[in-house]
This record gives sequence, C-alpha cells and structure tokens, in this order.
Amino acid sequence: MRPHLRRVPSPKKTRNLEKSRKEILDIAFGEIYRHGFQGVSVDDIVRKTSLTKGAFYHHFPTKLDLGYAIVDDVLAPLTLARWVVPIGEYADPLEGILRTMERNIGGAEPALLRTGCPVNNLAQEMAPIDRGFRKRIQGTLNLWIGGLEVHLKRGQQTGFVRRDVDTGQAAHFIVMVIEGMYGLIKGLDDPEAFNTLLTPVKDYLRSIATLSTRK
Amino acid sequence: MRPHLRRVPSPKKTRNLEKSRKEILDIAFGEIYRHGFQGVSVDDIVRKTSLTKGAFYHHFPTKLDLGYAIVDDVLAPLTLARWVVPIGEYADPLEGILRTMERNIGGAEPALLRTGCPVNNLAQEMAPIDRGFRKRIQGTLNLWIGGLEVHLKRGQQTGFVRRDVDTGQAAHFIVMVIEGMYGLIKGLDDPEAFNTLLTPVKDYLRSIATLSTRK
DNA sequence: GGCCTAGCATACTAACTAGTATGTTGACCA
DNA sequence: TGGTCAACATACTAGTTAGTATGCTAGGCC
Repeated sequence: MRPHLRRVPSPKKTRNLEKSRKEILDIAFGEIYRHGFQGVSVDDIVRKTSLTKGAFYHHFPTKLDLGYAIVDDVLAPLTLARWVVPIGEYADPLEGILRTMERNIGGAEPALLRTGCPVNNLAQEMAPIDRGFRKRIQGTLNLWIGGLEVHLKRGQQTGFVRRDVDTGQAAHFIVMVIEGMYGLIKGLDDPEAFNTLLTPVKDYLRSIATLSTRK
Repeated sequence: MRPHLRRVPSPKKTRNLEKSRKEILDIAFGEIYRHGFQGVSVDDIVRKTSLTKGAFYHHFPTKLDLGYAIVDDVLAPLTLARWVVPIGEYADPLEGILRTMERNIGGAEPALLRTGCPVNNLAQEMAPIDRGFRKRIQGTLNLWIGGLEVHLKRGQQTGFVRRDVDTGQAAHFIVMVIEGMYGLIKGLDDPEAFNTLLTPVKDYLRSIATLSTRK
C-alpha cells in the first residue's frame, strides 16, 4: 500500500475553505431570510458563525458578494430541489405540482410561512435596488420556470397535459401563483389562507389537464 | 362682516402641522417604496424634506411609528383608490377588475413595475420582522379583499357573477394574483410578463362569470 | 401687544456599519 | 522538518445610524 499517493483530506483539520464558506453561506442565508439583506449586518452573521470577520472577508470581498453567492449557491439549488425535482416523482406533472404545493406550503410550519419564500423575499427587497441581485434573481426564476416547463412538456407527451397548452405561459402562471400564495399568507399572517387559495388553483390545473385525467 | 369669528387658517403661514406631516409621509413613502424600510434612514428622509430632524421627531416618536403611519395613512387609502374604487365604475365587476389590472400593471411605466407594489414590498420586508407592521399590513390587505368582495357580491346580484361563487375565496385569489403578478414581473425584470400572465387570469375571471356575460 | 406654547431648527451622542490593516497559525510539500 | 502561504484572528477606522438635548420663533389668544 502507498497511502501517501491517494491521500484523503483529513476530516479533523481545523482549516477548511469549502466548509467555512458553506458555514458562512448557510448562516447568512438564514439570517437574511428572516431579517432581509439590509436588515442583517456582517457582524451579525459573523457572530452566529464559528469564524470571525477575517474569515468572512477572506471568502467574500464585500457584503454584496455574499448576497450574490447566496442567490447562486443556496437559493437557486434550493428552489430547484423544492419545486422542480419533486415533480419528477409523479407520472402526472400536474399532480406533482399540486402535491408539491400541498407539501411545501400547506404542510409547512406556520412560523416558516410567516417568513415566506426565500426567493420571493430577496427578490422583492433587492431586485429593484441592485443590478447584480436583479440579474441573479432573474436567473433563478427562469431556472424554476424552465424546470417546470420541462415537466409540463413531458406531461403533454405522456397524455396528462393538453397539447394546446402554452407550457411557457403555464409555467409562468404557476410560479406566480406560488409566489403569490406565499406572499398573501405572509401578509395576512394566516396559514389557513392556503386552503382558500388552493381551490381556484386546482381548477386551473384541471383546466390544463387532458379530459381523461381530470379528477 | 366679522371675519375674526370665522377665521380661515392663513395659507401663507410658515408652520402647519398637517402639511408638514403630509410632506414627511409622502417623501418617506417614496423613499421606502424604492429602497425598503430598512434601506432608508431618517436622515435620508429628512434631507429630501424641506424640514429638519427636529420636525421629524416632533411628528413621529420613532422611525417605526413613521412606518406604521405610512401603512395606515398612505398605503391603505392608496390601495383602495387604485384597486377597489375604480371597479365601481363598471357595471360588471369582473370587467372592472380586469380593466384595473390592465391599467395599473399593464399600462404602468416599466420603471415603476421594477419597483413593484408598495403594499407587497412593505409586507414582504416588514411583516415577519415586526408585529406592528404585521397587524397593519394584515388590516390593509383585508380592506382590499373586503372591498373586492363587496363588488363581487354586487356582481352576483346584478347577474354578472355566478351565484355559486365563493366571493371571499375569489377576492383572496384576485389579490393573490395581483401581488403575484407584481412580484414576478419585478423578479423577472420583464414588464412583458404581464401579458403572459393575463391569459390564465382572464380564463379564471370568465370561469366565475355567468354564462350570458362571458366574452 | 405681550406671552406662551406648538412647531420646528441645530448640535450632539453612543452604538453600529462595512471594510481594512496587520498579525498569527495550521497544513501541505520539497 | 522547516519554509511558505493559504486560511484565518484581532484590532482598528471613518462614516452612518436612530435618537436626544436644547434652543429658537411663529402665531394664536387674551
């Protein structure tokens, strides 16, 4: 054996670039999610971390760069994992979309609903203020919409979604509905509003389904 | 004549409580609308005003109180004036809702759409952070929803809206759609998205209209 | 027409802000 | 095994923040 050739990085090492970066990103994401980007200071974030300000600025040149990294490395993957990937588990994408809504919003903790949707929060706060945020949020939303559209097209080919449906339009509308639901539930501070809002959404999904698969 | 008895307050007077308050509220509203509540400082607001910090704190004990006043005295009336009152001009409330959407969103300046909806902005930013904001935003949204419901009920009695429609549910859904539209247009930074989103919305409005009035 | 207070203006503070300057040390490699 | 540099830690700064303390004066009232 020549263990020195295929060296595995020691898990005990006290310095780890990637791990530190991830820690900062995760903590910062949570804080910004709850208090807004402008409502959180670098010191706030650093304090909740096991690291210090030196580490922070070693990883991110400015606070703005941290924000950008959060959109790219946290928000975008999270959104896909929550709202696009799970639909793949369903033969009928429309059922997948409905079930995902029920799970992610209907089944969420009231405390979490009060905080709303991470993407929407950051979008509403920072998109009009900063171009960098705007472009990245735009990208994330388009990933989301594009991902949905893929599933809808699949549904058209497998006979679940009507062929005459404009899948791009439908994907836009569905994302709008999800953001709108999050927003109104948060604004009204009423998780029960989800059920009220869901009925018309079900009707919409039924309206773009093929007759044979309507329930 | 005894002019000293029915004294009209001189319009030239340099000190005017209500006028000063209104000036502060209006300027503050605009700044907060564009930069967010946490993104605007009291000094920022005062600087854009013809007044000073002394005047500001004579009118509002804290910055938070200013925020509350903006919701109560600016946002709530503005929302009703923009999204509820105009519907009264139409015999068919569903047509009124559609036309109002087209005017307020479809016909808005792109620069304005980039900034989104004032209510939604403040709601998404401040509702989860502060209880005072939460309660007031909740109140404003309920005014909006309630106002819409009145028009929908009127539509039911005048034969424009189907009798079996849950007007509360419909009002909730419509407000959600408006907030969602604003949000997505802002997030995508694409005013054209309005037209994409409008088609399914038209379908929804048609679905709750009586057969005889459908277009 | 003088007085009194509401309606401000000015000057200040303590705490916080993003960012920097500089020092320290762990880990890898020859 | 010691040198080197990446990966941090510590200490600082200049500017900003909400809020205060205090002073001034316009204008209503008798």
